[in-house]
Amino acid sequence: MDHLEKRAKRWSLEEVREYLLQHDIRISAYRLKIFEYLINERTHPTAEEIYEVIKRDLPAISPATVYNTLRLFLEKKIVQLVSVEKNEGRYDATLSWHGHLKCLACGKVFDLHIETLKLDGLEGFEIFEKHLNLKGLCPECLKTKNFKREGKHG
Amino acid sequence: MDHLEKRAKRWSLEEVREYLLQHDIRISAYRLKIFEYLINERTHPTAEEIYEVIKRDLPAISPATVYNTLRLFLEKKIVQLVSVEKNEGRYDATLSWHGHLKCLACGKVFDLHIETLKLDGLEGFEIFEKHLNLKGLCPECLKTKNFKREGKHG
DNA sequence: ATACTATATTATAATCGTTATTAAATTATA
DNA sequence: TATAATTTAATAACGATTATAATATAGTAT
Ligand SMILES: [Mn+2]
Ligand SMILES: [Mn+2]
Ligand SMILES: [Zn+2]
Ligand SMILES: [Zn+2]
Repeated sequence: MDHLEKRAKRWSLEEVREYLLQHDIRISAYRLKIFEYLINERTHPTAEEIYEVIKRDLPAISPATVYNTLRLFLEKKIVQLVSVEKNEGRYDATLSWHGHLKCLACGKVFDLHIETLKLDGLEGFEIFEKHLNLKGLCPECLKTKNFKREGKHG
Repeated sequence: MDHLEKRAKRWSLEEVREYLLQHDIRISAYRLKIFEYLINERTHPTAEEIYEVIKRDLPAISPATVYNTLRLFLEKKIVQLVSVEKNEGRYDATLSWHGHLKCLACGKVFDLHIETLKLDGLEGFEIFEKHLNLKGLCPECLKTKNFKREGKHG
């Protein structure tokens, strides 16, 4: 929940470098940039969005590098894949247990603090990953685009 | 949770026909078969799996029909899309609120009864969909394929 | 039943996000 | 250096799904 604060402390490039090395990831300019973006912005970007952002500073980057890097980060378990929509992968450097809500109007993905979750019938199972994904409308969009409130879930 | 019982009552073709008509869906042999399969088997099949199963009885069916039909069922809200893995869509005619666990060894998708879920910070949001997806190993696979138990989550 | 209309189905091409391939560039090591 | 290992970029390939367009089927009116 520390990481879910709106104002988490920014990581310096040096801290990112240390973190990557600690996780057995060799350093490159792209890797530093990509992880620094994920950890400091925390907007759950898609690979495409990351590509566009990094390209501003390092125009020679290719989409393949973004995909390669994200796959590496997933393997090394320093990012998690968030897929609220089946067709779009989003990446999150926040690893603590939390849920996600995607606003169907603006596309933003919000972090959710999960107070309690109790499940039945998991005796004998081994759990590796848990994902809680909601779809809805954010307060901003509900106001400005005045959608009607009519969903069922609380 | 009625629907999560291992032995839910089977729907007759006549009941399926009624249900489709009630939901503004015109009847066809394929639609009856596909929904009957989803509601009576409840194995969360992929489109591909549905195609293979229906083909046994109706060999002329095309994959496009399965996709068309599933898309229609989603629009009419008589099935829900389950996507534990980002790249594979699975379909579920059980609409009551429950979670899913995919066994990474055998691929089976299990229903989970959710006892309680409390979320923070949803004031002002409008929620349309909630999905809880776990990945892990089922008791069967833990036994027969003797994986080591080492996951962190409870 | 016939004609007419609307819908369902099929085959196929197209799309989209991602992965695989491979050669060139970069970095690490001897 | 030389040499080996890794990273990157361009491109092709892939798998799931959607779009297109032609044909088949079903519904309705005469
Ligand atoms: Mn997050
Ligand atoms: Mn289910
Ligand atoms: Zn919004
Ligand atoms: Zn299993």
